[in-house]
Amino acid sequence: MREKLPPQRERAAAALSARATATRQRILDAAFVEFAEKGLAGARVDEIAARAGANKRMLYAHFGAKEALWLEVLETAYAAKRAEERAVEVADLPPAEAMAKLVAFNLRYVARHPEFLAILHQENLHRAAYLASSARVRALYSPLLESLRAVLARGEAVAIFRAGVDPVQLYVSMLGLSHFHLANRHTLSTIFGTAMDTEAAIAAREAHIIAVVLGYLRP
Amino acid sequence: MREKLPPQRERAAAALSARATATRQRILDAAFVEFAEKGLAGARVDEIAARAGANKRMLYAHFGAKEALWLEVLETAYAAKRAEERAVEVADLPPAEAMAKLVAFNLRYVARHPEFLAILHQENLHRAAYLASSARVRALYSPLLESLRAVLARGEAVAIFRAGVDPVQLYVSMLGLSHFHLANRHTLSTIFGTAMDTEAAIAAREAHIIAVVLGYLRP
Amino acid sequence: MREKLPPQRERAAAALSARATATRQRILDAAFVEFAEKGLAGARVDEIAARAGANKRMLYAHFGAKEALWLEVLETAYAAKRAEERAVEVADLPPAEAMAKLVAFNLRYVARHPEFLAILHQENLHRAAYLASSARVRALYSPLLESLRAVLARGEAVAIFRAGVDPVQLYVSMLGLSHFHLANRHTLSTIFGTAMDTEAAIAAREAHIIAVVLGYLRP
Amino acid sequence: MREKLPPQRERAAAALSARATATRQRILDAAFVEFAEKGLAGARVDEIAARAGANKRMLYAHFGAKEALWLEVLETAYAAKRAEERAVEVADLPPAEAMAKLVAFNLRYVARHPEFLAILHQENLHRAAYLASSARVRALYSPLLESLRAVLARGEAVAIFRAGVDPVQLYVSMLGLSHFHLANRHTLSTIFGTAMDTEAAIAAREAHIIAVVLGYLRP
DNA sequence: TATGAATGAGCCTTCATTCAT
DNA sequence: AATGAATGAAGGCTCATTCAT
Repeated sequence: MREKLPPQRERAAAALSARATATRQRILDAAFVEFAEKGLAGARVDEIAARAGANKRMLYAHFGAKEALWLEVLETAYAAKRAEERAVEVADLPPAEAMAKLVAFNLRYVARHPEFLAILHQENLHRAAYLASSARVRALYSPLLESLRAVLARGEAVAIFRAGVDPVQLYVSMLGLSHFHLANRHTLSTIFGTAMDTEAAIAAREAHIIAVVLGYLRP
Repeated sequence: MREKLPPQRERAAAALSARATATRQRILDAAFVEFAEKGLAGARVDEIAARAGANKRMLYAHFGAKEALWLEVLETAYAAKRAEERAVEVADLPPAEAMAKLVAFNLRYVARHPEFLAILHQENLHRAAYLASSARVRALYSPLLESLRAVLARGEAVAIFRAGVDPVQLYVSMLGLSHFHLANRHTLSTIFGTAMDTEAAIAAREAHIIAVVLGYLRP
Repeated sequence: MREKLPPQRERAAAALSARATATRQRILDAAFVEFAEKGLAGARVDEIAARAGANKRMLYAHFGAKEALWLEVLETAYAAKRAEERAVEVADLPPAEAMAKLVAFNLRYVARHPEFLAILHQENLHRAAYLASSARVRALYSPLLESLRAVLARGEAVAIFRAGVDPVQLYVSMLGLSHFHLANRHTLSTIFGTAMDTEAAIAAREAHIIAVVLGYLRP
Repeated sequence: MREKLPPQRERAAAALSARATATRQRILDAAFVEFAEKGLAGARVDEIAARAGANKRMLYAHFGAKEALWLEVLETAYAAKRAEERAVEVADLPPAEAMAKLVAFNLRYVARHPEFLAILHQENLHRAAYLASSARVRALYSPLLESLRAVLARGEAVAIFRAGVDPVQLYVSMLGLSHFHLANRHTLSTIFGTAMDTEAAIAAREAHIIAVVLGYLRP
């Protein structure tokens, strides 16, 4: 259908499509928020459409089904994090500083995007069924893991870090040290009576987990 | 659970219903499994009753509402963990061994009870609203935190551990190092292509996180 | 669940079930009418429930889906006709009278149950997909066809009927002579300006089609 | 269709839109197929537009509403059949041959156009409401009925046919003998296990119904 | 205490139709 | 004339909850 359009109409079509793209994006954003707040089962399609300032019908025109929308949100969330990870420059820093930067980056990222954590946990509730069906996400390597691998090797080489550290274990630890604090911020603050997501709490946490990682890596 | 009931109610409740208590317990167990698998919104009351081999009406007779049942499950899950924590004996061990035992205990506990993690994350999705309404859980201090505090003090005193460690931060780190690995086992294994909950994977994780904690604590 | 009930409770359950059975039947009847009036696609589940004086939820509890209900209606419609066919006694009549009785029976049946025709045509719109899935209906031989076969043989034997008549062709003709008149009664009366379902019209049609069949069968 | 339009409108319409007329026709054809397959309620406007390779908006521009399109399809279907009927020449044939030709024509027509049957039955489901609103169709006399009337008179006059046959009854019988076999081809073949629309089956049916009609008409 | 049947609100999805370009 | 995007009103189906026995 599209092939026979003359160039000027092509541009027109693209212009029209710009509005559609905007609508699609608004729905995606709204879904992200709603899903993060209520989970897949708890989220309401009406609510997503309303938040998006769009019609429910449009949601289906663009995504076909609630579950497909979930998958799209999941993929987008992963892709967004990977994109920011890719922008973290550590190649020019000395190993310890580099490592600290990676650790801090991850903590700050999840502090800025706690919805990412909610999406992640929900997907684990589904036993990663949607993730498994997404070739796109599975194909995304983690820039953070790659950076960590490189920094670790550099530090080991100059004997600033201990030898024999498994980069994947360290990667998982780095995530765990950041994520748990924020993912469980509500239960933790209910029990300890102090907020976990104030700048002060985040800064304290940052100092601590950097100390843990660097302390551990000492030879 | 029943401790605060005045004696006569205790007796009355007991007298009324040996069978009723059993039914109640079966419903609670079934709810625990269903909630852990599907979350509060995704869980189905019919399914819980069916799993419990009970009638749906009984569920309402005993708990009044789905949400009340969730609260009960949440309280039970917390109480169960706290009870096992209380049974961990470390007072007689040298600080390093004691610390390793605490770390290992927590990892093994969540490995044995991954549903606990699911419940916890769901409750954070609810911004801990149910937990906040439970005086019972809020009142439960964490034996694990208390043990950790004591061990830390002992280690610091004999200069085996570094000084100035915040016990709460370390407690949160200890949980994070264990929980993340297991809570995200499905997405992690999808991405890395290896199972996270085999005995081999758990053992490797155990060795790593003990090394991290003890490595960090070195003076 | 049912096995361990003591006899008296069994009876109680059966009694309870009597109410359920009644509800189920009311839904089935209502569906029959609604489907016959509007077809499968045009029928409304809400309307069926309302006509049945029942709740929509009950419809799903008993039948599971609109399409399953359609199948049930279809099966019931066929079974009802076959049952009445079975009650037509012609063995004791002389061949010509017997044949006339069969022809008349069929016309009168569809005149009394025009919904049967509507259901039949709808099912042909579906290319008999539901019928094909019903072992129950496919297994039902047609008593009418069997009777016709026997009568035809008797008439041929005594040379009252012509030889070499294919019973299935005659059966189809007998149905066609009755069904068309009634199935298309609305378009026919619109075009001819006279009602097709008055007693007078039916009687005239009856006389005509008996004349056609017997006229044809003359040796 | 356009014959009654005054000349200037004729020219205007033609001038305005050679392409528009083609689009209109494609939509009409697509609607015919879709309606025949799914009925009025089951047909989808999107599907019709897609089949026509046209835009949904065009459908509304040309026909205004789904129901109006149905009416148009219905009128077209009737008109098409009447047109073919008009082309059947029997005036020069001897009565018996003429009658056979009329019977065969009708069978062959519906065999070639089974969609006509589907449309007809659907319209009866609507109690001929649309047909009733179409002065155009109601005004169309049936050439087939007229031919039959003439042939019958000729045959009676020369005593080749029995006397006193009601032409309308015979007309309805002729239709019924053809239509039922084909309209119910799916349920019939499901039950009898043999296809009804192969050339062999049609030929056998043709022979049978000619025999029935001519057999009946014998004096 | 326990059960099967019933309810009404609400959920995901789809449809015929219209607007803006 | 033609298109893609948008709309609102259902439509089929499911859920937590309650009634009657």
